[in-house]
Amino acid sequence: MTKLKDIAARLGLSPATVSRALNGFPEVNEQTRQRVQAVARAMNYRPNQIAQKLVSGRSGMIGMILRSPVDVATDPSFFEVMAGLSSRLADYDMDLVFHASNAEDEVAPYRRLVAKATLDGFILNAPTVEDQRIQFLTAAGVPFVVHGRAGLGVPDYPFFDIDNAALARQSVALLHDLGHRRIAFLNGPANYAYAAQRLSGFQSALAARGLVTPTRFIRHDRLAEDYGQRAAATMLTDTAAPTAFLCASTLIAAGVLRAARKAGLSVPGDLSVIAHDDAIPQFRAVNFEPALTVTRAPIRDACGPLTDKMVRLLDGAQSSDLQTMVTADLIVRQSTGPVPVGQQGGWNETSVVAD
Amino acid sequence: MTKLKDIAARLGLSPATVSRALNGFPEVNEQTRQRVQAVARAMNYRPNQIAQKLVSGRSGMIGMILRSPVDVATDPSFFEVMAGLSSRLADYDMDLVFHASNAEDEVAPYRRLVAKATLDGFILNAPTVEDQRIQFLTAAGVPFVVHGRAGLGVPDYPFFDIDNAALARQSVALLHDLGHRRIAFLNGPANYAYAAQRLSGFQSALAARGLVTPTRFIRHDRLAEDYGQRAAATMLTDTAAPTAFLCASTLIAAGVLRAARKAGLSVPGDLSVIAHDDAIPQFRAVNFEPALTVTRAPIRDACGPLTDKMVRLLDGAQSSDLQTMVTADLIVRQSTGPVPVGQQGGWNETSVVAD
DNA sequence: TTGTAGGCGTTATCAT
DNA sequence: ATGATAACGCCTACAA
Repeated sequence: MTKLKDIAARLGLSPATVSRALNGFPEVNEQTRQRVQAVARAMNYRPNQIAQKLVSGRSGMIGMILRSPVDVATDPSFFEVMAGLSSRLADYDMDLVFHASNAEDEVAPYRRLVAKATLDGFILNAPTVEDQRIQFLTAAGVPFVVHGRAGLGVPDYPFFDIDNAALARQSVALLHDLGHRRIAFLNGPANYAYAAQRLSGFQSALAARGLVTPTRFIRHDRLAEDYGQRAAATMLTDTAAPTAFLCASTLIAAGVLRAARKAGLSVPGDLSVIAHDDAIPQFRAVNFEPALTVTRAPIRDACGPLTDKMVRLLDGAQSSDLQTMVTADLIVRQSTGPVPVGQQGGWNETSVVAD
Repeated sequence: MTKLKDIAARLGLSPATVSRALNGFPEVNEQTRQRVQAVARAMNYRPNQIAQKLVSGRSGMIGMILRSPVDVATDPSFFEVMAGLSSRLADYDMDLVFHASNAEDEVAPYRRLVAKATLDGFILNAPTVEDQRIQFLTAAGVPFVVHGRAGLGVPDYPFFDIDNAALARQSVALLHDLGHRRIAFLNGPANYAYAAQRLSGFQSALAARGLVTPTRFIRHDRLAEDYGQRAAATMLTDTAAPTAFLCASTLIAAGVLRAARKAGLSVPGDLSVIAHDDAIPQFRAVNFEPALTVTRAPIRDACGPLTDKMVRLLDGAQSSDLQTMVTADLIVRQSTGPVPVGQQGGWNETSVVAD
């Protein structure tokens, strides 16, 4: 490994000057800089990151912790995000350190790693409504950026999130405009913040239109095809069955479509289906039969912003300047249509009580 | 952050003594050691890993690179292994650094990271028959351990692998003993070493029994349910259809079972199915209908050995002492049974030629 | 048994 | 514009 000293010796300079030349300090003679750069390239010089880290106090390592088996089953996007983050971080010569924990206590691994003090910060995924990790890291004063956000409002830490409430409202608006009055909601697990946010948006959009959805038509579960199929199959046997399904993911929608098929219902003729689409390559909503109407917000779009926020946070930026919320696109395809004739009636408060 | 110097000052000792006391050097006074440890704990001392790394020349970081999108689609076990490795490495206070690459050139990310010289070594997954990464790292003299192995023989680098050839032989033996003479093989992608190894074992086991399987009944493709279903559906329409399927994964077997169901065939009455099972929690072969006969080798069992090998390799152990091959367990369940009467005939050379 | 001093490779401060 | 020197925190000869 060639080091600064080697280059310096070769050129009859001091290591300090070589360092300055390589790091673009303005005071070095332009000609000197050229020579230094040439030799550095020739000798295939790479700065020793460990040494840089020792002096800078930074490790250049960002941690991401998988809550297994929770995340594996619940968050198929986790690795897509990890992959994107690692690429982006590489642009800053930073590394993504991966840890997995199957501990009961989801904070435990953070506690351990914070104690080691070897990471510059953390990126958190899939926050829950009252996320313990966020509380711990905040208290510990450790930099972190959240993909998503806990609670319903704007928190006081850096985050990148989609507007989950708005997304549910958009979906309800579309279905309502098509005449649907009985809209079921197959949401994600209730403990996740995004699910709470979507539920909030769903409820408020219904309320704004004088609609109501009985609790038996609002479910919370993992984003899986099974869940969609079973829940829909059950609901479709109801005497006042939903005419439309809002699904938390395309996987769930796939299950609903299957249930509809088995029940002999055509989509969108008898039933409308809309889902939120994270645009994960494996499940392409366009290729569904029929092509799925979705609110779309590619999860990989979060990687760049999350990385930038982390870098700026480490550079001392204010949390309040590192908060982004984007809105999902509404993409109308073939799985949504006008409410079937004779099904224009809504659920009423009574049916809620009767529930 | 409290450092050695702080502890030393507090005790009126030198940093050197404190370091020795903490690192278990035999020469320090036991009483001194006690005091040092007590104070260290009291002050919540953690050694600065960066500093340790600078002096030791080791970074304590092991790299693992995802070939996306290849691995995501092709190797569902990748993340299970990553999770296991990170836990094991943590026992050695080492970290797993994750990178993703969608580059054409699978060696490119290794080239980049090797140049940065910030990782101690790499763990490679899913080697291909002539793996470029292995060739590069070998030439570069960078430590690495392979989960699997390239080629058919015993290579000259550290690895942990299951005996893929034996596994295929075991399966053929079981089926043959049950009277099956027409065994189809739904293998993994041909470029992967494990697929080549299993094919080799499959062929040799057939040959040893005077059997032959026409090439149209040997397929190579990704470990997906679709593949299993389509391939089986096609093969089952053949005038001399297979009476048994050997599948490279339980996912493929799931597809075969579905195809059998659609074709009105009962398993194991009309058709036997055996698969190799990596024992990934998501797909539990026991829960199949019928419960699946498998060769079983939990992929997570590789994590401990891979980590140990890496650590020992970095400590200077010989490659030849770091090679492990384990055999899979044969677990006979409900998906295999005697060949149906009237189907005891095998394929012959003629049908191969006719193929 | 403990202390001193030098070094790991880089950056930053202060001279020159 | 460049050089010497110290510092980052730890480890390890070597000295005492």
